Amino acid sequence: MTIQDVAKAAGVSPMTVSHVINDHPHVRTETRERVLRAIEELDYRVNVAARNLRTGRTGTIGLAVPEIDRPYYGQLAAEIIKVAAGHHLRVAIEQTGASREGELAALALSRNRLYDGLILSTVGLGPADTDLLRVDHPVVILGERIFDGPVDHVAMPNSAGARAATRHLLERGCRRVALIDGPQRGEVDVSSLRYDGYREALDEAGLPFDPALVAPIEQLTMERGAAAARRLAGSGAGFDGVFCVTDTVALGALRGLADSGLRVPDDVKVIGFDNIAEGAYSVPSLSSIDPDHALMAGTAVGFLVKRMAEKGAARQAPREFVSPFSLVARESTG
Amino acid sequence: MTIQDVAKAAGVSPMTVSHVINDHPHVRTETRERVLRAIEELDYRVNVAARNLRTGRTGTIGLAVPEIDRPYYGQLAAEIIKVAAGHHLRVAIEQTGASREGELAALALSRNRLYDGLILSTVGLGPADTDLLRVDHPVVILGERIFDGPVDHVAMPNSAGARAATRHLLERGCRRVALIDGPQRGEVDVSSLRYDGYREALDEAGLPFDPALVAPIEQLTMERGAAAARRLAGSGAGFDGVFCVTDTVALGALRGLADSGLRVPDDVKVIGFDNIAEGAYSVPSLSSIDPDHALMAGTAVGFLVKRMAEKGAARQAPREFVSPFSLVARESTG
DNA sequence: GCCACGTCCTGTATCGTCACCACGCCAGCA
DNA sequence: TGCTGGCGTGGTGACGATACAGGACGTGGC
Repeated sequence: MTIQDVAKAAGVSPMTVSHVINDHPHVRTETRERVLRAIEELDYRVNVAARNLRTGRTGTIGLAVPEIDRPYYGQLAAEIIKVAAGHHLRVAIEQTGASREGELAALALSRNRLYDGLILSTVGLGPADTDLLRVDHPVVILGERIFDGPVDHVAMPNSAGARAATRHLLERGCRRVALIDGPQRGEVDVSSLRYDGYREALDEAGLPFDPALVAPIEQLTMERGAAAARRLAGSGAGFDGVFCVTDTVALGALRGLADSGLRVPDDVKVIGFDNIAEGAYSVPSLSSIDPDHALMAGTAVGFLVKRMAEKGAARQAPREFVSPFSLVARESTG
Repeated sequence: MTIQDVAKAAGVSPMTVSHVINDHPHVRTETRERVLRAIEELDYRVNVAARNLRTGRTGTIGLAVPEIDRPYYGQLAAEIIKVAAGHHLRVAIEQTGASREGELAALALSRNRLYDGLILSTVGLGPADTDLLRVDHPVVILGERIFDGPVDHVAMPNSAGARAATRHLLERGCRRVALIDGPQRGEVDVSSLRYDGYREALDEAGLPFDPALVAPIEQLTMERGAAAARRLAGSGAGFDGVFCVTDTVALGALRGLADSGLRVPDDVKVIGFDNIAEGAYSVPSLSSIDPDHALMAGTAVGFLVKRMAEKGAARQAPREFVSPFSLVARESTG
């Protein structure tokens, strides 16, 4: 069942069938209809592989994220799939497991021309890997670990957001604000940047920084968030507010504080970062920093699409986009 | 940079390069190394499109789910991607938006030989669409809307699980158990089957069924779950337990009950279905029915892989698998 | 010396599509 | 009448890989 068969059945040349399929002009209405009828009758389907080979494009972009079952990435993926569909692009998802190797593997697949482009959410790759990104196919970095890299970059307002979050806790009357921070693996990862924002807000308010109020965790999961909160509560450090590096961690922290018999917001106020959907429905509901997810997804796909349209030579300079954000105050800082 | 260039550089035929790439035997170690060196030097990458065309396989399976940002589907996708990777398969995700059209679109893409197979989570397609599934390429249905269809099917233990959940509430002392139920669109969708289980458990316990205790919702979201719980609380129907059709709905319901000033589990006990990760960390933590997600994902991919290996003629009869389950009791039914 | 067999490698023929260019036709115009 | 130019259509030839058949060579048995 090839284009040839259709051509024969319709009494035209394969090229005419191709034109009909691809909505090219220069086909008489009558001919077009005859072709469409033949396609219908034979139940013909284009062979995407053959088309890919011929055109050099696959119509699919890759999206590499640490784990698709983390709410933030799920919500990100949903947005990106939606936006990509508007550009007639499909999205294949790779899970990198938050590891450098996983991220490199995704890059390799993209290099194999399996994808027309790649949106890579970096966690493991660092500035040292900048050269690995010097590739000749479209890549957009979504995340924070690489600045001034050779590729387009869509970033969160990490420091500014963290600063606003911490400031919000201070404005609500907190004086001893703890931080549940993620793994710091360089100078420009999420955790480090949000840590910076936290420090800045303290400085701004003229409050001292107390290392005993920082609880680092190795993974940005609810489980670790809960454990960190219990650790803080048990340490006797004394705190009346917590800024959590992500909402997922914050939801875990709410649980950990409940386990420790602390009431939110009466005893301790809590704020997160990302404004994932779940935060609006937790008990108490979670205050958070809300970057513009739709805008970020749209920008990332937009960058990629522009790159894909570029003719080899006329390469633009790498673009960078930092999302605006707002603060959503809910019960946890009430 | 084609296989020909590599062949020329290594002084062998393209076929020998192909053999090396694909780990075929009958290549002398020395030759193999020469080829590998040439590949390295030229930075050669196979062109996946060409390979796909020639072999007729793409190495990618499709996973069509309503929305990837719903925790259940995120966690499902994560499992499936992991299992598929073990079979050297990539996974492309389609969002069907829980609509019939979306599901048909995913089927169409699969028909275009874009995917080697498709795992389709049906919500919109019903028994009436059985014929549309009578396709000649591998499809596995994940979900409940089509029984006795012409394709493999991996299902949840819907009725049995719902019955166990309801019975659990009764055993904990509830006498007026409400149900927050999803949209019923036929006889074999998730909502209907779980509704059946709820009714069975009531009958078993000799308790009357009270329609005033059933709160139907149109979408299985936290938002709708919260609204339904508030509706129930405000209706004056009087209830001391709620079985929610999914955990996502149950998490919303916890929120709604809190809004209505009802305490869980003291005033009302709550149980969900799916055992999503978030349920372990909510306050209070959520009791749930726990199907074996990993087993379901493994089985679905396994079915698909077997189908993909089948030679056209020797088609096996459709298989069906219903996951076992266990009940996880947490604070919400404490 | 001859044949059979296994190993290692090669030549050729597609896979199904679309880009490119050519061509026939007709209207409009000088 | 002959020329131009746009429209509708077709012929040819890659795109880059692999399937298949088979050849060259070396080894061992008789």
